[in-house]
Amino acid sequence: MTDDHRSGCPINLSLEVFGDKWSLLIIRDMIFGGKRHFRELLRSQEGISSNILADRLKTLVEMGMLTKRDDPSHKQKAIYSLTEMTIALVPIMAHLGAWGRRYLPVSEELSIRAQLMEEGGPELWDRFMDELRVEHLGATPSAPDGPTVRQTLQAAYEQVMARTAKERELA
Amino acid sequence: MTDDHRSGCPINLSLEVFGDKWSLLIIRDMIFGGKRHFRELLRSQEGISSNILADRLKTLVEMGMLTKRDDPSHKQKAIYSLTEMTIALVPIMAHLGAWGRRYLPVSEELSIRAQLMEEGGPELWDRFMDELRVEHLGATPSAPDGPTVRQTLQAAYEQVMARTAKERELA
DNA sequence: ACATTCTGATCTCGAATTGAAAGCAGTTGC
DNA sequence: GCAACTGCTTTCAATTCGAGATCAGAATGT
Repeated sequence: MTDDHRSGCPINLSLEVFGDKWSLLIIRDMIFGGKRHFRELLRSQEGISSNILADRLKTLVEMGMLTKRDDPSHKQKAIYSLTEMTIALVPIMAHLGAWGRRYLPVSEELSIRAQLMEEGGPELWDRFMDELRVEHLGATPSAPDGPTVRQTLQAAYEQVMARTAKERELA
Repeated sequence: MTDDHRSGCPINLSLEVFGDKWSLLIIRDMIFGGKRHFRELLRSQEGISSNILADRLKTLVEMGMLTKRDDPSHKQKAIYSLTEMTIALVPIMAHLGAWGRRYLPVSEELSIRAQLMEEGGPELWDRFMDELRVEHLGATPSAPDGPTVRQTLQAAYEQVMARTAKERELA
C-alpha cells in the first residue's frame, strides 16, 4: 500500500480506492449477488476477465475493502468477505442505482433491485447492512426472521425476468 | 456517443459515465469550487494535465453531464455548465465525502467541506442544488437571501486554512 | 503600437494499464 | 482414473494515461 496520494480530499481519496470501471462492480456482486468466490465473481453481467478480477481483488484486499481467507470445505477455494468499510457503501450504491435509473438507459430487469432499494430508503439500507455484517463479519443477528433483504431483491429480479421472458416468447 | 454498454445495470452505467479517476473531480470543482472555465479547472488540487482535462470535458459534454457555451466577455473563453443530471450528484458527493472522511486518511483542510455537508444533511443538499440550478440552469431564485451554501463552505475552508497556517508557523 | 499575458486547447511520445485467451498446478467428486 | 473445478498467472497486442511543450488567436497593459 503506497501512501502517495494526489490530495487529501475525501472525494479524491475515495476515487483512488474505487474510482475505476470494475472495483464497484465486484463489490456490487458481493453485496447484491452474495458472491464470495473467485469463480462466482468471474461470471459477472459485464464479463470481467480473470486477470483484471485477480488484480482488483488483490488491490481491494490491500486497501482493507475486502478480506480473504481459506474455505474449509475446499483447499483451493478462497472466501472473500466485505469489511465494515465496504458495507458502508450500501447507501452510496443505492444512490448510484437511483441516479443511473433516472438518467441512464437501464434495463428493466437489472434495475428492479435499484428501484426497490430506492423505495425502501435508509431503513431498508440499514437492515441490509446489518444482514451483511452477520454474513461477512460474524455479527450476531438482531433483526427479525423472514426473508432477507437480498432474498427479497432477488425474488423481485427473478419475477421480472420470468415476465419479460414470457413477453419475448409471445412476441 | 456510442450505445454499446457492458450491461444495463444502473450501477454499471453510472460507472461508464464517471467511473474514472478524473471526471468526478472536475464535477467536484465545478460544484464546490464554482469553476466554469478551462483554465480554472486546470488548477485542481490534484494537478490534472491539460490533455486529460480537455478529453474529459469533451466526453462529459457528449454524455449530457455538462454543457458548453461561449463567454460573451471573451471570444476565446468557454463556459461550462452543470446539467440537472450532474446537479443530482450532490447527494452522492456528500455521501462519498462522508465515507472518505470516515475511512481514509483525509486532510483536515480539505475535509471540512465534507464535514459540513454531512452535518447539513439532505436539507442543505437541496438548498445547494437549488442554488446550482439558479447558477447553471438559469432557474429563478426561490431561496431566502444570505450567504449561499458554497460561500458558507468556502468560508469554513478558509478559516481552517488560516488556523492551520498559523499552527505551522508556530511549530 | 507593441509586448505580455491569457484563452482553450492540441501534439508528441514514453509509460502504464487493459483485457481476451490460453495455460497451470493442484483438488474434488464420481 | 478421469473429468470438472479451483484461483489464479502468463502472454501479448491494443488502448489509455499523462507530463511537457507548443500553438494561434484574443485581450490587456503601457
